Amino acid sequence: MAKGINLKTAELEKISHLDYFNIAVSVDCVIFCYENKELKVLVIKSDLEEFSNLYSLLGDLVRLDEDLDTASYRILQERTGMEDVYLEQVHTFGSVDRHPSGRVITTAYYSLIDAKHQKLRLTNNDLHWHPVKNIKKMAFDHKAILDTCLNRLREQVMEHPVIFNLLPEKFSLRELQELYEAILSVELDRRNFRKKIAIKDWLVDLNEMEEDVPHRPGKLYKLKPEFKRKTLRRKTSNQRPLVA
Amino acid sequence: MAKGINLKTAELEKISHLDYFNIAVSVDCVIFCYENKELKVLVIKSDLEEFSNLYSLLGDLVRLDEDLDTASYRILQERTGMEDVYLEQVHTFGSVDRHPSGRVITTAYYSLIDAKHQKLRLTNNDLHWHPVKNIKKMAFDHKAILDTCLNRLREQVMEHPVIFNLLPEKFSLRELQELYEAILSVELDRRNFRKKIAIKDWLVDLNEMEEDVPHRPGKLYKLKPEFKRKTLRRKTSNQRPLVA
DNA sequence: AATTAATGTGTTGTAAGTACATATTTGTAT
DNA sequence: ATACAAATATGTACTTACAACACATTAATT
Repeated sequence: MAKGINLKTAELEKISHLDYFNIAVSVDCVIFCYENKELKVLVIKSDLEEFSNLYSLLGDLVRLDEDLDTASYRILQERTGMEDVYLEQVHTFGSVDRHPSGRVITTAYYSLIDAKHQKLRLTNNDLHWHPVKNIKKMAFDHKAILDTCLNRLREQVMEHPVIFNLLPEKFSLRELQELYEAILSVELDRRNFRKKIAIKDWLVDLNEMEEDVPHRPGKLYKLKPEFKRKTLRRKTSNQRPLVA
Repeated sequence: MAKGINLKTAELEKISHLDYFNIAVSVDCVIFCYENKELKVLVIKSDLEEFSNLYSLLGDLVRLDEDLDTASYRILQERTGMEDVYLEQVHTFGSVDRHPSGRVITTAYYSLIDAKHQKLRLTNNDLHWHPVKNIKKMAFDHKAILDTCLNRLREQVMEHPVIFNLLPEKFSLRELQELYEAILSVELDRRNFRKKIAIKDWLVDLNEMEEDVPHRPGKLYKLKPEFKRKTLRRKTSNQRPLVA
């Protein structure tokens, strides 16, 4: 930035449009949901010729009067009609040649939403939920963006109570475990899983039972209100002894 | 991005310079070193009037033909004269009003370098190493950027062998422990610390001793070559069972 | 030769992680 | 109504990591 090479404001303005204001800034959202025991991501058909028949993530250019975080919220609201979503910045992708139409850098966000509550704005362009594990190729560098966001989700999912954004208000422990298994692509031991969740102390027992299941119903739980978060607040000062 | 709203390339070009290519893109580097038992960061005096007497991080605008990662390497090389540095992207800061001269978004990187090897390009502008814990205020949003990068460093330091980039090739366990303590701002138990480091199996015993210390010399170690990394390679597929 | 200051290591209790088995409840089919 | 199938619910023993803590050893200094 200008402060780095210590340009005066006047100098900055002189060279601006010539050399620097030629990079477009976009955001791309990796919007996850959980449906039919699968982790899915919201994709849309790319209509650039270069990427015919490939899907891309949802994104848009950032407006001049709009914060980066605000832009990602806008995408999400425009596309899913949901307010109040979980959203977190992951990484910025800035290779020179990542976009065929010109120099565009993009900041990737991931988002977790409850499949039941969203109402997709189904335009044309084949906007739809796609199972994450079936996706091999995407337009642009979007497969790399997806992988990066999925990895971030996996890293956070055991340490932070973010996963509940993918579930309805009330859920059984079986549903929760199946969701973990879908995200992590592992099988978990039911007894140990329940112990681990119990230790976290994230849940409230609702004293209600599942209904309409073709077997013995399980208890229903919900996330304790104090753990509900729209974005993951990373601890600003980390004073707990990480070692010894 | 354009692919999000599915503009055709022609449309994209039509609106580009009018509305979107007015955001400048910069990188800022939080360059850490370890000197006199303190964690320090490389800063330079801001010469924007708004921030007279405040320090800022080292950054620059990203060039049109330069990858984002390349830009941060360039800053680092220009300023420290070092090749081969550890560098990792942390977060992108994109508030509308974060820069007084116009709309500038910046991607923050943190870097770890061995204080002994760098030769500062001491221009004017009071470029110097500043102890991290003494910094209360900086120009722009640079204090927030510094805090974010320090937090990232703290998160990574016990899990990944990155800290060795701050040390000379050969070091004693005492030096290593003091470095951890400086970064984490905690005191560590020597015996437990050594056990924990031993388990990681990151080090080679060089069968050499410290010299010129005013007390019983300790053994010297170095990082096993297979752990030397310029950037932290985040695991792409995480198959280890995170739960149970 | 005595003192000082740091190195180097071991033990014990506690908490968490892992592997594994049995009894219980409900819905369904006969 | 009874038997069966399928999922819930829970406990124990073993192993590994974490935390608190104390003593003998080595080299430099006086």
